[in-house]
Amino acid sequence: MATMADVARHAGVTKQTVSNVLNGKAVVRQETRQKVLAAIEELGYRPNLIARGLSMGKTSSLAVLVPTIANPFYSEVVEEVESILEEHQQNLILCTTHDDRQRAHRQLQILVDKQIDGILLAADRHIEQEIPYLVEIGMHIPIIICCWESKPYPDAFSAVDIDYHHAGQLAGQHLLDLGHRDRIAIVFESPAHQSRLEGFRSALLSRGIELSPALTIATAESTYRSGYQAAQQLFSGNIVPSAIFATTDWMALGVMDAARDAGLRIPKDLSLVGFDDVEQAAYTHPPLTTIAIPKREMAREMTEMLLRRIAQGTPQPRLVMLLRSQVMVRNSTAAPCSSSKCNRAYDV
Amino acid sequence: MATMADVARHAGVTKQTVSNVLNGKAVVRQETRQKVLAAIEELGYRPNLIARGLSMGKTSSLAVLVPTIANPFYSEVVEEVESILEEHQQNLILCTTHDDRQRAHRQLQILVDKQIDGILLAADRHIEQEIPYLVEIGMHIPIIICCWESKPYPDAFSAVDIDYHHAGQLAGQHLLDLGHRDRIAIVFESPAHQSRLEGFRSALLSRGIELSPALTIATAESTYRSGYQAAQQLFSGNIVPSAIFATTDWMALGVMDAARDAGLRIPKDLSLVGFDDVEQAAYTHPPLTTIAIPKREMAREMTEMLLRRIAQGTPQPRLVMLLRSQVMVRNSTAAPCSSSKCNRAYDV
DNA sequence: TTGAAAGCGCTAACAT
DNA sequence: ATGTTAGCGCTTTCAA
Repeated sequence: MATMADVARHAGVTKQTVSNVLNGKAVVRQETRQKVLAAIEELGYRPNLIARGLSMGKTSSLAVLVPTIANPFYSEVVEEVESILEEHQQNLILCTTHDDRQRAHRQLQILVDKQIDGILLAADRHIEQEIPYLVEIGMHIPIIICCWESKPYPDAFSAVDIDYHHAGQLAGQHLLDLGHRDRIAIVFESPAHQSRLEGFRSALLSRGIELSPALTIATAESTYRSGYQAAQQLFSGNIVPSAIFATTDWMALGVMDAARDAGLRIPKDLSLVGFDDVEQAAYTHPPLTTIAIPKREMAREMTEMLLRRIAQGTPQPRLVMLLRSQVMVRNSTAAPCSSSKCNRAYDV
Repeated sequence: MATMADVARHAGVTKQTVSNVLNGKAVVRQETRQKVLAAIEELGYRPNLIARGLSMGKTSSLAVLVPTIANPFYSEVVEEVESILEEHQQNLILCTTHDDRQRAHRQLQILVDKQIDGILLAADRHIEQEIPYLVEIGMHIPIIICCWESKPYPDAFSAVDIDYHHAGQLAGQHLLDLGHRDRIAIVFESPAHQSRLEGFRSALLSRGIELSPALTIATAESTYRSGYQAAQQLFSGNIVPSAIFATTDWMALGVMDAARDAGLRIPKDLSLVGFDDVEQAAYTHPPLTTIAIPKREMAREMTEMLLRRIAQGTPQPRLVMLLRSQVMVRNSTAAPCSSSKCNRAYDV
């Protein structure tokens, strides 16, 4: 591999001159420039970015930490981030934390040691415990957080995030608009989806409706199975819900199948709202009404914010950007029917 | 940020001694080691990995190039790779090519300039055009390829790959075992899934059965929609298939819905085999029989092979490892029924 | 406009 | 067992 010194020798100039034509900072005479360019071409010279990085204190590498990319939500976010960085000739170092606090810590440490230019961090279940360390890191290198739904929003970092509370409200509002009232249920992962729950609850409250505790089912995970089981629990209770808000699409799919297995027709007997708008939500039977969250927009905004901060160099004031979701109305929601019309014993 | 020199001064030794206690190569007296360790602790010293990399010619960063991670297949592969690298304290630089030749070229170039230690490359639609460049890179830094299904398997690289031909055979064999014969159809993306097609075809041929051209549908993409449309085409033809092999699960899902919309019951009227074993394949109605490909195993093997090569340093002989898939038998396949028993006009 | 020297923070090779 | 010297390949002063 030819080095800059090789090129310089070959062109009969010094390293500095080569550096100048490469970076275009200083002015170089046409003639010299040509000589240098020719030498570069001839030797197939390519700059060593590590050396440049050491010298400049910049690596052109950013990192993103996410719980996992097996979940399509995060993989889309990461994909978007990578694409934007590609345009800016920056590289993306991917770290998956798997909700493992120590793993995240190790990763952060290495990233810092590697002189990474900036960090994008999606919250995971245990990341709060790393806040002190993150703050420390943040003093030297820019960090932007996202997907932070847990209770006290950290005030130390800039963020681009989903307005989860608002998203939950949307789900509630949609159901109310359809005419659902006192038999509205929610299936949510606790404590992860606290804000969605609260938003949902507040929407109902604004119309004077209180979520019945019997219709409020907390689950430990957000899986098809937990959705299925939660729905079974709901269907075997005293009050059969007229509508269910599941705080992830996967849980909604579980609810949907549980409903079918219980002989309930969607949306006739039961309205169902999901959350995420995963790809397959459009292909369920019936297609799932769900809350579409602007993940790609979030990814873009956070990446650009980070890039801006890195470019400016000086520590920037904290900035928080909250993004609003929207309801994807499909066919899993409808007006509740009066009990006479909807008794499934008579209506097949 | 404290440097090694700071630590040395603080401990009253030289940089070299600090380096020695850090890397454990040379022997250091207990007493000195303690002093150094104390200084490190006190100053909160962390080694600058960029400097180390420049000096050693190693960066502890590997790259993976995949077409996209929006597709769960690749995101799982990447996730697995990242986890293994994490254990080895190496970082993963993620590059998505989006089947864009120039983008892939740019990315490779930067990776080389960044002195990356090794490259994992999943084939995309246009990557063949980059083979010459890849070969050039391969002379300096180890490359392992995977997911290479297109016709001439490149003989320049080591590889860990799916045996696509065998996988296709499995699908054919399964259908034959159930008793399907002359009304077997295939829906495949062309030219991407050439090997799956050939394997499928060869399995049938081994029993003297030829795939009817009318039942061989090529699609341009592997989407739900293209699966749906291909199935419609099939159902409107002269010969109604007794079984369909769709070369991706997503296409199979499209086929499944098309079948339902055409009034065909699965598996009674139509057997359906998918390919990939994506998560939701287990949750369709009926659950989808599909070919499960060992993606995580592939990811592990290729990553470890790459790590081994990097560790050994010397150029290694070419190695190709082909992995076998297996049939996930679920409920979308069954024996074909005789026309009398299965005429759906009589059997509801 | 170009050259010379110093330095980024580390490791490697040799000397002590 | 520890210190000294010399790089790794680039950028950043500062001279010429």
